[in-house]
Amino acid sequence: MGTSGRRTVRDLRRGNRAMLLRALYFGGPASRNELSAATGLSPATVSTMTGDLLAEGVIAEAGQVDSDGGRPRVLLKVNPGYGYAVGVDVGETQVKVELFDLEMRERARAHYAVRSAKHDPELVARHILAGVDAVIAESEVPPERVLGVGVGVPGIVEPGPDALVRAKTFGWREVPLGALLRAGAAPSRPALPLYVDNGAKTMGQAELWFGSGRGTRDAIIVLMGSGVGGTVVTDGAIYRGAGKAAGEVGHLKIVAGGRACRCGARGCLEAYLGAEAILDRAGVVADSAEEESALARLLDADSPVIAESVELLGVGLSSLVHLFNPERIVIGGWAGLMLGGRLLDGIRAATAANTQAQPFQPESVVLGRLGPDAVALGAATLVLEPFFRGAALPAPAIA
Amino acid sequence: MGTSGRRTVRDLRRGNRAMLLRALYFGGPASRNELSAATGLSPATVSTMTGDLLAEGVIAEAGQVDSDGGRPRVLLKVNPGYGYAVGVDVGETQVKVELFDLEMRERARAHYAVRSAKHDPELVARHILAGVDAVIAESEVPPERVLGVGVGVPGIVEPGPDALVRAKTFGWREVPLGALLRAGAAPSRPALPLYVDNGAKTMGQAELWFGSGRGTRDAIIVLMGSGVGGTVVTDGAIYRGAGKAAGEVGHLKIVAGGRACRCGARGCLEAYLGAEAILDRAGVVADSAEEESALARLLDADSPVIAESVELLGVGLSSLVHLFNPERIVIGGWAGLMLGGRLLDGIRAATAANTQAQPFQPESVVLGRLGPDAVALGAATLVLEPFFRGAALPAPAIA
DNA sequence: AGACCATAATCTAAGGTCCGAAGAAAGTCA
DNA sequence: TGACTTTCTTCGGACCTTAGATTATGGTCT
Repeated sequence: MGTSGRRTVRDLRRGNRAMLLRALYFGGPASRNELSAATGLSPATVSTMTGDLLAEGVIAEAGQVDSDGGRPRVLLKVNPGYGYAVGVDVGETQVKVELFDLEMRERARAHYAVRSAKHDPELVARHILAGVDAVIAESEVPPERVLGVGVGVPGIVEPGPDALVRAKTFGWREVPLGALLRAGAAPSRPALPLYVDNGAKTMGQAELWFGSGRGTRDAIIVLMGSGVGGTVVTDGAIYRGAGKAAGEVGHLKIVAGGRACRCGARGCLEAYLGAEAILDRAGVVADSAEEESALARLLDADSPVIAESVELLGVGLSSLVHLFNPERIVIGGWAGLMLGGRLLDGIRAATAANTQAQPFQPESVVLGRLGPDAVALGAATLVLEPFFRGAALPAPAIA
Repeated sequence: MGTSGRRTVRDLRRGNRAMLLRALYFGGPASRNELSAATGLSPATVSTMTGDLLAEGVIAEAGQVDSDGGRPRVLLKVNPGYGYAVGVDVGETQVKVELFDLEMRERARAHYAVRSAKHDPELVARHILAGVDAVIAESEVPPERVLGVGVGVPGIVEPGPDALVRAKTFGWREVPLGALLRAGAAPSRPALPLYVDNGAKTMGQAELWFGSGRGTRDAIIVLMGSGVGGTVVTDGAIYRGAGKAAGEVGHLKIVAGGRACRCGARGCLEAYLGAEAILDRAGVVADSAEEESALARLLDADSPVIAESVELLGVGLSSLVHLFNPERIVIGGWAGLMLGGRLLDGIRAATAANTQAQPFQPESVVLGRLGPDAVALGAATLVLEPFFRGAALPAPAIA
């Protein structure tokens, strides 16, 4: 029995204000009247609140709509220039730093190649810091308008100001990325709030906000690339669990005592279904640069390994359905899109075969709409989330 | 992005009042001052609020505690006689109806034997209705003080006023238990709010409130009896998902393409780990009345099937850890307690072997504290939940 | 015993929030 | 031009929580 209690009457205001902001952000431009209907707040409250928000520059007018025989509605929208967010994708071959406005239009980018298998944490931190400076400079955005920096990395991220990262693929055992960034930051720029999370989670959040997950409150986003990751959404937000390590879809077990996974355990989804694992099971040798074409060939060849993969994915999804009963399951990541693009019906059928009819609708399994580049976009949304939740932005300021 | 927004200033009051009530209920007797500290509300607010609650009879004084050199504190507690809840356990062999006060002390009970394999829905409904009348009469509780009736049944329960129940063990395909109860209710008694849920969920809620799950906000309760059920707790409340069918731990898959489960799929946890499945795997034939002693013999004999079961349970728990990252895992149900009572360390080790060290603490796996009889108790807590959440009790009144 | 102190609970005034109702604004239509 | 329609704003009222002062209720010291 929990549900932390709001306290004072000002929290009420904050919450309602955030609700209004969300309605405006996700519900497109809207008039005050429409906002009143959408939020359940009285027109009077909406009026005063939008007055404040306009004065602060958070929202702006967005034209008029004349209705037959009445005062025309003034449309409002979130002011895209009110704030900016930087998203960082720390990938296998590149560190991508991108700056977005509130409407998530990209305003600048800076990419840095990283020599494979040489992911020196300090080098990565330097790339990030340089990239942040570069995109702010290139976009000519006033630095004080930058609301924060979100970083998507592989592996598990331990919450806290140090943002300890464990990423086996990089050989990172306990890299304090937060501390590294703080240490390397130029003291000239104002400190920026920093958010670090698993790249699959940031990508999942991107699909949730702007992709195929849009509008759902309970969803699961499964991301298959070289490995398998995922995001579990409950009640409209990423579910993180007690120690912020929940949602590790890739390590759901599907075969007790099965294939060894790089995590050390056996029978994980990732030991069967990442591109790497699929190719390995098919006996194909391919280094990471060739994975994509090799997987495509396997698909063209109608390999029995592919059919088996579809079956196994169905088993995994069935577990997820029984545990989470989501409204929607989104399959993304480059390998997921490749597989799902051709075999979505098979995946749906395999899931249904392992699931009781009651909670499962085959059509609830859909493909992602955003490409693999959405990691940085999603990382940037981490910055925006507290903004739209009504927090007064007290992140562990760093960078 | 969700988080439904409270609206007016009165919701604030309701929420704070519920928070105070929870602090008092779960935090034992406490003085106004202590409540102020526990809830974060000012002493003034606590004072006026407790004044109201005392006047309404919801809470009562519970003695004094004199502190050194000051005015003694007056202790307050929830008034156990303010309201009563009826809990019903629709089991394989019996329909148990029990009446509890707010402190969950049993005040009366009425049990009805059901001839095995003959679970006529209408008969069950008649037993429930008769039982409700009987316990109210026997306990001599004023009928208007009864806050509602909670029913725990096997299978999946579809929410809504009809409370459609699908229970394969009973051969129930779409039994509208809610409608049956409404139809059969004597018009003399005032209509009681009705809550129907899966028996494993009600038992899980009992463990959460009064057993080994107490105090946690993210927990998983796995219940092994003849079959396997469970409850997932997130944020202090049972997680139910989009269609209220989440948390079906028994149908988590652990072996792709494995043993057939009675649900129709293959490789479910329940196909390996319920008492029925364990005995079947060991080649033991036992009808449901003999299951308990047969399983005990298997344990005594140190059967390899038991060792294998521990291993498989570890695989299942590992999936749950990676997906939910719970603070605690409670193992309950009669078979679970029997297995875990002797082999808890083995279960912990098996889970750890399949789980990355990071999110998992072996000690977080514990045994349930409540016996198998807790289904009715848990069902009764369903009635109390809205009370402690601050709802104005608008349940689908029935029964 | 009586004065003084310490802690608990209550009272009062003030600052906020939302809502309903009435009024102002900005058009259309005849 | 005037009536009508629809959108938005303003104002007074009902509530809520808080801070600070006040009252209640005991112990302790001389």
